[in-house]
Amino acid sequence: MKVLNKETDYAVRALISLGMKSDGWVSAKVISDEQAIPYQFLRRILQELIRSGLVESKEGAGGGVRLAKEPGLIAVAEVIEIFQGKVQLSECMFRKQLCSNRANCVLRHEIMRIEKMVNNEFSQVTIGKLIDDLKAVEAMNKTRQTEQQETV
Amino acid sequence: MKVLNKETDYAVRALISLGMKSDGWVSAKVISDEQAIPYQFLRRILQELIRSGLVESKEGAGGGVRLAKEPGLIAVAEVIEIFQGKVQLSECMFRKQLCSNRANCVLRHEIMRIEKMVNNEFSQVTIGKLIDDLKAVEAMNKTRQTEQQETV
DNA sequence: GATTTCTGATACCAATTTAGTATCAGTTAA
DNA sequence: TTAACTGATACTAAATTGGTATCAGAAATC
Repeated sequence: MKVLNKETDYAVRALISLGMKSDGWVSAKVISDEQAIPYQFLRRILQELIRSGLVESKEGAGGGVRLAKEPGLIAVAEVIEIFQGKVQLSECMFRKQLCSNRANCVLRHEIMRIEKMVNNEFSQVTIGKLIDDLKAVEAMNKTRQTEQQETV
Repeated sequence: MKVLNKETDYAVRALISLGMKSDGWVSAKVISDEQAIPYQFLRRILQELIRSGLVESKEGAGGGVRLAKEPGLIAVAEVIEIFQGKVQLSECMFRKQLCSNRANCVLRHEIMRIEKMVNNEFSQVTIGKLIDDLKAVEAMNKTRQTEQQETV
């Protein structure tokens, strides 16, 4: 059971890349290199993020993309929704008329609960938070390296 | 983002059907009719459930399938795992060497947390629990009907 | 103004997955 | 012996996934 597909995964990584550069426009090429994301695929993903308003762009030489909101205001839940739609269980239970059979609706009930939980969690994980985590990890690694050098 | 696929969905429904019949062997045909699941598809699903040990079968006329465990001991998490594998995020983060890029691992960290939560929840939803819920709903509907008849 | 560097839009593609069908062999009860 | 079953497995169409390619147009720069 795969939770995130490549589009969402790459999108989040691209957003992290953008969030870590506070200055100016960043080209798809740069992000593609940085995050090892296939260029054309990334292009399409960025265009989607632009259409969704998470990112803004500038055409032409020297142009590129940048975040349209503060990293702390971009939740992973939004990204998932853009590329994979709202979290939902077996679709037969949502669309169309409610399932003819009641056992189904019982399952539906339980899973809607879990679904909300998941959504809630992913709403609290923002690009900003991920960047903070990332910086914390990097700082820790640096300290560790320094300590090792000192003991050598 | 679809959480459960048809196989899992049908499997759970079939298990509910079986759990509600305490007596003897039930044929795939009966379950198929009861739950409106395509017969041949259900057959394959049942065979998988048998191989996985959740269900046992008896061949020949008068044969069929039945639960191999108490409904309360069959968690939806098991069923998901059989048909969709373990809950996991973007696979690149699990298999192969840990991702070259660190931002990735940060996302991975957050999502493993959510992943565990989801697994935990689905482990607590058993076929027995679903059947109890179902019976409660049915009882409530019956009471409501009686009340309406009384006021007529 | 030509060239280079960029995005916008969109069409295409192969591989995989999903959901479902079909068939044949073998078992058992009546 | 025949009807009602499961076991095993092969097949298929359609959708999805992950990725590629192309062409047009915008802006900075030479």
